[in-house]
Amino acid sequence: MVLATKIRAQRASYHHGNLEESLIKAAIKLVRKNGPDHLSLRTAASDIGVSPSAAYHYFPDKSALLDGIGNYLFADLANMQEEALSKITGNTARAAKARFRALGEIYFKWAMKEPNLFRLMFGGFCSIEDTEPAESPAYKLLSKTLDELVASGAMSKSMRPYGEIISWSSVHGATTLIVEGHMPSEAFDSLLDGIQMSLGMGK
Amino acid sequence: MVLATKIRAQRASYHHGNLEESLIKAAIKLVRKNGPDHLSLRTAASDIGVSPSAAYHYFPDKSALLDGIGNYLFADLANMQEEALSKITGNTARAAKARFRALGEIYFKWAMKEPNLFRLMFGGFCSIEDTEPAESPAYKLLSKTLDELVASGAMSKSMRPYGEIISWSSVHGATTLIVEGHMPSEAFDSLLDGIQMSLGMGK
DNA sequence: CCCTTTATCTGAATAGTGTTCAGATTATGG
DNA sequence: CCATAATCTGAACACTATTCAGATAAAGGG
Repeated sequence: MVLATKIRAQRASYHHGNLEESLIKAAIKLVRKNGPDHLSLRTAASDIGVSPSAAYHYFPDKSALLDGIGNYLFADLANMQEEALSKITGNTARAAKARFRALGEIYFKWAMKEPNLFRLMFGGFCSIEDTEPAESPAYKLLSKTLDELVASGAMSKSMRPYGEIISWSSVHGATTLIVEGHMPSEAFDSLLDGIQMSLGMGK
Repeated sequence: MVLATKIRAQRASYHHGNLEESLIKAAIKLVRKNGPDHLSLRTAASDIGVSPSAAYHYFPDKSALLDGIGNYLFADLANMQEEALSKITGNTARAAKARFRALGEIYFKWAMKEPNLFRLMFGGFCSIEDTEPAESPAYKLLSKTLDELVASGAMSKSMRPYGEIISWSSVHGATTLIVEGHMPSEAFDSLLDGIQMSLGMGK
C-alpha cells in the first residue's frame, strides 16, 4: 500500500509546493504544441505529476487557467518590447524611427515564433485583468515612441492623433493575417514602410 | 421495436437527404452561440436528428467540418461586400471614397454582429481552399476599389502600392482588437479617417 | 514535543466529447 | 423485382472537464 503510492508519486512530497506556476508553465508548453483549443487540463496536471482535480484549487475552471496563461504571456511580450526599445538610444529622428520599427518587428517576430501562444493571447481564449486597453504596458510604449517621433521631427504633427490606432491596428492586423496564412509574410516589411510614409515619416 | 425507432426518428425517412449542408448550418448556429472552440459534432448531429457517426460520411473529422463552415462564411462576407459596393455607383472621387469606406464598415459590422463566426474565420480554426490570398474575392474587391480611388483622383498615386496592405491590415487589425476587447469600438471610425488621410485622400 | 487545525492533493464518479466500425436501412439502377 | 451501392445507426473506446468526499501533510498554538 505504502509502496504503491510511492511508486506512483512523481515528486518528493505529497504537497507539490508550486502548483499554480508549474501548471501555467506546463499548460504553455501544451498550447505551444497543440494550440489554445486542444489544451487539456488533465495532461497539464499529469505532466507535472499531479492529479487532475488538484488544479481546481488554483483555477475555478479551465478558462481561468487560460486567463492565467494570457496574463503571463502579455507580460512577456511587453518585456520583450521594452528590452528592444532600451537598446536603441538617442533623440535623433533616425533613432526614433528605428525604435518605432523595432516595436512592430518584435511584435511580428514574437507571433511568428509562437503562433499558438499568439492565438491564445488575441484569439478570445483569455480575458485580461481589469486594466483598460490604453493602460496596458504595450500601449504606453507605443504612445511614448510616437511622441518621440514627433519631438524629433520624424513624424508630422497632423498625423499624430491617428498614430496609435493606425500603427497598432495595422501591425496587429498584418501579423494575424500572416500567422493565419491569409497574407504572405513578405508583406510585413512593406507594411512598415507604408506606415512610415503614411504617418509622414518619409521613407 | 419498430415503434421505438419511429419515436426516436426526428425526420420522415431513414435517409436525411441533405446532411452535409444541414450539418454545416446546424454547426454555424452552435458556433454563433458557443464559439468555434466548444463546437460539438455530436450536438450538431443531434440537432438535425441524426446520429454522431453520420457526419463522418461527409467530413473526415471535426476540423473538416470547421473548414466547411469557414468556406461558407467567407463566401457570405464577400457577397455582403459586393452587394454594399454595388449600391454606391459613380466615377466621382466622392463615390470612390464612399465605396472604400463601405468596404471597411461592412467588414467591421459583420464581425461585431457575429464575433464567434468572425473568430472561426480568422482565428486559425479553418483552412480555406487552395486559392492564394491575393486571389480571394475580398482581396479583388479591395484592389478594384483602390484602383478606382486613384483613377478618380481621390488617392495619391505614390501611396497606391501600399493600398491593399495598409487598408486590409489595419481594418482587419482594428476589427479583431475591438472584437476581442483590446480596443474601444469608437476607434474604428477614427481609424478609417486616419487611413484616408494616410493614403492621401484628404479627409 | 504533540496535537489540532488548515491547506493541499487524491480517487472515484458523472456527464460529455471525437472517432471507429460492424451492421441495419433505404435508395438506385440493371 | 432484385442486387448493389449509398446512407445512417448503435455500441464501443479513449478521451475530456468538473465535482466531492476523503487522504495526506504542513503550520501554529498549547
